[in-house]
Amino acid sequence: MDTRTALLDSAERAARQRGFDAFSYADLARDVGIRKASIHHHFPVKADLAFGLIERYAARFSETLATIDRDHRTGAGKLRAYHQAYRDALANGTQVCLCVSMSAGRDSFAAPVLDQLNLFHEDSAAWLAQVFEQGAADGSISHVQDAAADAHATLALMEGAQLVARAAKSISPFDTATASFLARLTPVRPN
Amino acid sequence: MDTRTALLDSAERAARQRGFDAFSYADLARDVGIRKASIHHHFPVKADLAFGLIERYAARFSETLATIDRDHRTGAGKLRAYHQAYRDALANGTQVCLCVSMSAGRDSFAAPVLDQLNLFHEDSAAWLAQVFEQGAADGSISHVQDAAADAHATLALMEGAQLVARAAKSISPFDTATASFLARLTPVRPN
DNA sequence: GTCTATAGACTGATAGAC
DNA sequence: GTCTATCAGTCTATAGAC
Repeated sequence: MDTRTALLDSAERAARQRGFDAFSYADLARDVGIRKASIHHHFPVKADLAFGLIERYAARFSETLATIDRDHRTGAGKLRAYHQAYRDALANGTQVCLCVSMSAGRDSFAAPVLDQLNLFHEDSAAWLAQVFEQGAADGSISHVQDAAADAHATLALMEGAQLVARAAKSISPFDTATASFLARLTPVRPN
Repeated sequence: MDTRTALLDSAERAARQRGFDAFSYADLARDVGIRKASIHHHFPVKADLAFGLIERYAARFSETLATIDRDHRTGAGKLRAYHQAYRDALANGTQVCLCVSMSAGRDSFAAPVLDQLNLFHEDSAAWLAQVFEQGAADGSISHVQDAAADAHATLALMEGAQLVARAAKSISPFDTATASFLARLTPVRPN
């Protein structure tokens, strides 16, 4: 495998489990099997690594949303898949998704990283708003009043539920916190 | 002022603005005006400081909830005050509340700290569940189906909304994310 | 309870050979 | 692209005088 990709994989794992500031180039080197000085060839300073992570994550998530759009017809179906993606990322409370990890990190993140992060939030909210509108139209999501507000609330709910669940090292707080959200969605129908 | 209290105040400010792992005893010493070795007299290791912070925070928040119970009659009134407390703590996106800060920290927190944190989450959820039941009974909160689920969702929503707002360094994502929540509450009436 | 002085480990980062 | 060797800086923590 590409060394750069191996480094990103290792860094993402560490960031999601322990936080971006809680792993070092030494940890990465040990994990990937090269010397830490070699990492600087791929990511000269650690901020470059942070940017590489969020950039790859945003691209991957964008694909996930496109896949959801392709695979599900109703608004409720899409929201259920979106919820499942966050639930899977939690891995039973052992890690959070990268955006939560980086939102939670210290404020030392350079402007480019924060810009990417906020762009990701906005893109997610825009997609969600569209889905809520669709769900209101097809009747699969109950009492939608303001799609944009519901979108931002859903994003915050998923991130907050991950945070609480990781502190508890268990999936159950996530499930409890998102139960009311799921209750707004009509039962699944054959696709 | 008590040196111990001054240290806790300084540490809390730093943890909420930059994260618990992002400030050092040297920062604290500079801020409070003593030498860093002296800090170890009050908090021998940094884990003691973490525990002191969360302990004081939980006690203070418990008082806040009691005050809200005293000052507001309806379920909606109490939820509005609860929301306002989280909104105030955000300080225009420059900091998060301590529980978000510590939930977001690396997993290096010792068991006693995590226990306190989870206890705080459970206490908050229990109080919220009671308020949702009250709001369902007095008709001040709309469509309450499962008070416990609504409680955990509210907690996750507040923490997640703070997270997103802090990344954006602005209060507005918090307001957008919580708008639907506030919309469930009947308009304020004289108390 | 606060100080000076220091230990010991770790951090991200650089220079230069291969 | 990876290596060895090394840097200067930071971190938490300790010993012991006052």
